[in-house]
Amino acid sequence: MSVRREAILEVLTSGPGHLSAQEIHRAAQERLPRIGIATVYRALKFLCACGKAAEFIPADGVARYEPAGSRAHHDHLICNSCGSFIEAVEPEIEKLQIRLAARHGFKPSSHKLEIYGICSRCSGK
Amino acid sequence: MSVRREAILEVLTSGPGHLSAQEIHRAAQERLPRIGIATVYRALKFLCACGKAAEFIPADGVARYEPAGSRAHHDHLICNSCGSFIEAVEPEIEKLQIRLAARHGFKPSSHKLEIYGICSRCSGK
DNA sequence: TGGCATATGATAACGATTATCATTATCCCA
DNA sequence: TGGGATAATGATAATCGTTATCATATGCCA
Repeated sequence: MSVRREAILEVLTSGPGHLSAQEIHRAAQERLPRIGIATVYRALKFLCACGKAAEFIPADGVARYEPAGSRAHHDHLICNSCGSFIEAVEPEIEKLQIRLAARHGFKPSSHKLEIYGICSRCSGK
Repeated sequence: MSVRREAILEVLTSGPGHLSAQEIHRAAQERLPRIGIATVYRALKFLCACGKAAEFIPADGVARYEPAGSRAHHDHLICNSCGSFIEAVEPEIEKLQIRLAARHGFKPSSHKLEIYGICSRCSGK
C-alpha cells in the first residue's frame, strides 16, 4: 500500500460514501495536490481487487466506490430528486435471490439491488 | 412513429433482447442501410419515453434495451462467463423491496435487481 | 549504493453517448 | 394540391468517463 493508495482508502472511509472517481480525485487532491486522475483509477482498481473497496455502477453508468471488507453487503435506495444514496439491508431479499437463481440453474456470485425513487427528505418538502 | 423508429422497435421485439445501441444499429442497418447511429440513440430515447422500450445499465456501464409496455417487470441473471442475460421474476422480492423502501421513508418508483454469476450452460461444461 | 520492480503523472486513446447543424421527410391547413 | 412549418435524419464534432502508454520517480532488497 503506497502513500496515495492509503490516502484514497482514507478518502473512501472518511467521506460520505458512494463517491465517483472524479470526486475521489478532488478529495485526494486536498492532501496530495499533485495526485493524478490515473493514479486514482489505478488505486481504486487495486483496492477493489484486494477487497478493501467495492465498485458499483448505478443507472447513470458512472462507477461509485465505497469501502468494503469489514462492511456487510447492502442494497441502495437512490433518490431521483437529490441523488443521495441510502444503504439498506433486507435479509429476506438476500435469501430469495439465491432461491431465484437456483430456480434457473444459475450459480450466483454477486448481485446488485437498486431502488430508485424519492427519499424522505425530498418528499417531505 | 417514423419508419426508422418502427424498424428499431421491430428489432427490439424480434431480436434476442438485451441489445446495446451498437447492436441495434447493426441489426437496423440490415433493413435500412443508411440509418445513422444518432438516429438509433434518438429512437431509443423516444421509445423509452413513450413506454415502448426500457433501458437498463448493467455493470459494464453499457446501456441495453428491451421492449416494454406489454411486458411485466423482471430482474436479470447475468452470466459472467458468456455474458448472457436471463429474465426472471420473484414476486416475493418485489414485495420485500416495497417494505424495505418504506422502512426508510423512501417512495420507490422503480428498481433494478441484477444477479451476477454463472449460468447453467456455462457451469455444465 | 546499485539495480530492478512497482508506482506515478501527464497525456493520448478509446468507447459510449450527446450535441450540432445542414438536409430531408412528414404533416397540416389554406 | 401546394407550401410552409415542424419534426426527423445523417454526418460528424464534442463530451465524458475510463483505460493505455510511456517516461520519470520512488521504494526496496542485495
